[in-house]
Amino acid sequence: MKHNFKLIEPKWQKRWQESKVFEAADFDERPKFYGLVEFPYPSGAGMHVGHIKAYSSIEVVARKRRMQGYNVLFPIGFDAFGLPTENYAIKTSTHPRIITDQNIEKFSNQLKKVGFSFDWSRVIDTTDENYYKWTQYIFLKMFEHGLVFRDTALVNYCPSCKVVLSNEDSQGGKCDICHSDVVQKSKTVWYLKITEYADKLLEGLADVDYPKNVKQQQENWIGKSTGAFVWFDVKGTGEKLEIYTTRPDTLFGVTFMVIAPEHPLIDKYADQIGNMDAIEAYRTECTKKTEFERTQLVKDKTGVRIDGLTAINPLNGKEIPIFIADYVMMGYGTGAIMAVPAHDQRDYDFAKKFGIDIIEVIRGGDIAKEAYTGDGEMVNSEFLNGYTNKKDSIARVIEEIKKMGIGEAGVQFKMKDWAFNRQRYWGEPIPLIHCPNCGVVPVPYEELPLRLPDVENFEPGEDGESPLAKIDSYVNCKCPKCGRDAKRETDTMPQWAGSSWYFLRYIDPHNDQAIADRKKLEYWMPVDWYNGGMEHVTRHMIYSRFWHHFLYDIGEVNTPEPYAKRSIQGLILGPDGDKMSKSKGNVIDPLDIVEDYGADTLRTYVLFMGDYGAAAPWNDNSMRGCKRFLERVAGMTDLVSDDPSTQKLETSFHKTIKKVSSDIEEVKFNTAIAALMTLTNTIYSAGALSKEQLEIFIKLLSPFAPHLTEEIWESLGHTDFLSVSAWPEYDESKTVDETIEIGVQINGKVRGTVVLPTDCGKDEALAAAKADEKIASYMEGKTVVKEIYVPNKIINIVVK
RNA sequence: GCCGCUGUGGCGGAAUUGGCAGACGCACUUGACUCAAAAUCAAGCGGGUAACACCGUGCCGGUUCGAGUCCGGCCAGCGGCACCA
Repeated sequence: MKHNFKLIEPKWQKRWQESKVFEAADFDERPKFYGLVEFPYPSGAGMHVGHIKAYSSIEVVARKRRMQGYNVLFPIGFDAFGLPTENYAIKTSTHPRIITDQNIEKFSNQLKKVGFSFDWSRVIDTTDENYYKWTQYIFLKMFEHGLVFRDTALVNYCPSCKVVLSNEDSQGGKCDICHSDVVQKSKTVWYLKITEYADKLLEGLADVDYPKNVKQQQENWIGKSTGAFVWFDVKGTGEKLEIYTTRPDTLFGVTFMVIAPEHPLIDKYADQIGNMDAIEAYRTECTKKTEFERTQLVKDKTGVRIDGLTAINPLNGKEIPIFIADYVMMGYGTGAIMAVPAHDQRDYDFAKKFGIDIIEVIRGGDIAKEAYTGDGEMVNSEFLNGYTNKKDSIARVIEEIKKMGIGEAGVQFKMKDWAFNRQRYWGEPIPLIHCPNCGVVPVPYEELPLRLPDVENFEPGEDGESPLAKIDSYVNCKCPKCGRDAKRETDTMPQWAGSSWYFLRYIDPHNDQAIADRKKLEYWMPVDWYNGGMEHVTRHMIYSRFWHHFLYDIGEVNTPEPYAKRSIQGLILGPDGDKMSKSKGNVIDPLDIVEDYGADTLRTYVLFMGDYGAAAPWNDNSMRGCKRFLERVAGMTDLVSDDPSTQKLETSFHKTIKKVSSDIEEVKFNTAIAALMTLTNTIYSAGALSKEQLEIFIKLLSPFAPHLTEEIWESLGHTDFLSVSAWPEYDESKTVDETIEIGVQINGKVRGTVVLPTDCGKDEALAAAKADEKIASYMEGKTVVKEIYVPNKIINIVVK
C-alpha cells in the first residue's frame, strides 16, 4: 500500500466524527479514564506546533486507554475571554464576540485536521453565557463564604494595559500580557482569599502525582515559613508594634527596628514625629523606584530614623530606635521587623551604614566582617545562653514569650490574596451590586448569568475605569435587598477565572441546573491525567486547585484535588534553536506540515523529537524521517504472508508490545516510536510477516498515526474501527530470546562476546568464554583471580 | 544569594537503573538502480590505527571485578524564587 495521506486523513476524520466513536458515555460500567489537556486560548494566529505537542501526549494515552477497554473522556474547549481578543476588537472595531466565534471556528477546524480524538459533543467556551453563569455562581458561593473581600492596598498595576494584576500575573515585576514593568499603586480592589487555602494547597501536594519540579515550584510559590509574632511596646504611646520573625531566639540581639515606608504607625503618630518632613520625602522617593531599581540596589540600604518614636525590647526592656526603610515590605509579614544585624545580612548592611550596634548572640562567625546566619552556641541571651541547636532555642523562646504575653508562634506565606478584578470589557461581569444603603450585595443566584452588555467602545477609561462603567443602563440597577437605586460593579473577572473550573463542565456541559450533575461528577472526577506547560504551574494550576478545594469544602465536588497526575511538555524551539517567534521568523505552522506531510507524520514527529519534557529544536529532515517510517509501515501490507518463517518474529513482537505499552505510561513516547521503528527494520530484514503480526503492529502504532493504521486495518478486511479494537497483549515468557549475546571482559575491559543460551549456567558460560580464541589469548600465561558471571548480562574474568 | 534540573558522536537523543556506551532518527560517505537527478534499496558511520593497541559520557578524585549510572569536591548551562524578615 502507498501512504496517500491526502486521501485517507480526511476520510477517517469524517468517519470518526460521523460515528461519534470518541464520545464518552456517562455511567458506563467500563473503568473510566479522564484525560485532560490545557484548553487553548483561541487567538487569531491559529494553532502553534506547541499545541500539537501538548495535546498529542494525552491523545496517545486516551487512544490507548480506549483500546484497553476504558470509558474515556478526552474533551476540548476554548478559554476565550482575555486581552488579545479585546485589543484586536479595539483595533478593528469588531465586537469580541464575533472575533471569538471566528477564532474558535478556525481552531476547531485545525484541531480536526490533526485527527485528535476529542469528544466534540462536549466543547465548552468560557465566554458562552451558559458557561460563565457558573463561573459567576462559584464566585458568589465564595462571596457567600467570606472568601471575597475588598481592600485598599498597594497593588500591581500595568500602566500599559491599564489594568490591575494579581501577584501571579506580575511575576518578576513584569506584566504577564505585555511584559512591561509593573508599578505599585494604591487601589481599592476585590480579592479572593486564596491565602486561607495556602495550607491545603501545600498539603494536597502529598496526594497527587506531579513531577518533582512542579511540586517544588508550587511549594516555593506558596512559600510557607514558620516563626513567631512578637509585640514591641512603642514608648509613650501604648501602641504595640507587631513584627514577624523566623528567628525569635535572636531577640537579645535586636538593636533597632524597621518598618515599611507605608506602615500605618507613621501616620497615626505623625504629630509625635520630629522629622516628618524627611520621612515624607523618603516615602515619596520610594514610590518612584521601580521594581527593577529596588532589586538592583539590594546592597545599598536606605532609610530614615523616626525621631520621637522608640520601641522597647520586651525581653530586656532596652530602648531601641525605629527606622523606615524600603527593604521592609508592607506586603509580607506585618510590614515591620526586629533587626538583628549580627545574624541577618540585610540588617547588618543597614546597621553598618547607620552606625548601629551589632550584638552577637550566636557564636560561630566573624561579625566584624559579615552577618553570621549559621548554627552555633547562643550567647548574650540570658536564659537562652548555651543552646546550640536552633530548633531547641526557638522552642524555648516561644514558650517564654507566650508565658510573658509578648508574642506567639506563627506562620507566614509568600502567596498573597488574589487580586480579582480587571478594568476590562471582555471578561465575566462580577455579579455584585453597590447599594448606598446595604453596602455590597450579591446578584441573586436566579438572576445569573449576569450578561455582558453590548458597548460601542471597548477601551478602558483614563483612570483605569472599566468600559462597562460608561453604560448607564448596566450600571444603574435596584438593590436586590432593599430595592433602592444602586450601582453595579463594573469590573470583570481576570483571564484565569473561567479556566479555574472548566474540567468540571466537560463532565456535564449542557446542564442548566448545576455546575454538573453530582452523580456524573462522582463518576468522572478526578482528572486522571492532565498535561500542560510549565508556565501554568504557579498560575492556572494553583488557582484551579484553590477553587476545587473550595468547592470540595462546600460539598459541590467529591474530591479535594482536581488532578491526580500531571505531566509537562517541553517547548518546541525553532529550527535555529531559539524560541519560536514571529519577529525571528522561525515559526513552524503545524497546518503547513499537515498539508505537506500529513497529520500522522506531524503527530509522530512531535513525540519522536526527544524527551517529551525537554525543549528540542524543530528539524525538517528529522520530521521527514518520520514520514519515511510511515511509508515503510504502509509498505508492510505487501509483505503479508502465511509463510511459517514469520514465526521467527514472535519474540520481537512480544518485546515491542511490552516496550510500547510501558513507554506510553512513562511519558517516553520517543522510545516507544523508536521501538516500532526497530521492529519495522526487523520485519523488512525478514521479508515477510503474518496478517496477525501486521494487525498487532498497526494497533501499537495507531495512537500515534491513527489515519494510516485505520486505513491498513480496513484493507485487511475489517469493518469496525481499529481505534476501539483491543490493545495487544504480550506474553512475558515470549519476550525472551532463546540465545543471548553477552560481553566478555578481562579485568573489566570488554575483549569479546559470546552467544549463550538464555539463563545459561556459570560453568557453561565460562567454558564458552574461554573457548573463544581472542579471550584465550588474553588469558595466556596469566592466573585467574576471580570469575564473575551475571546471567544474561556479563562475564568478567580477573587475571594476574 | 537560595532552590531545582541538565551536561553523552556532526545533530535530536537511547542505555532493562551498577553489566558490550551511542538504540532509533537525522546528517554524512560509498555502492546498486538511472542518460542524469530525486526517490528507493544495500553497506559504513565516536576519536584513533594499515590493522591492533589505546582514548572516549563537563572536570578532579573515590568506591567496585566492573561507573554515563553510586559517593566527595568543582565547572558550565537552563528554569524558578528573590531585600520574604
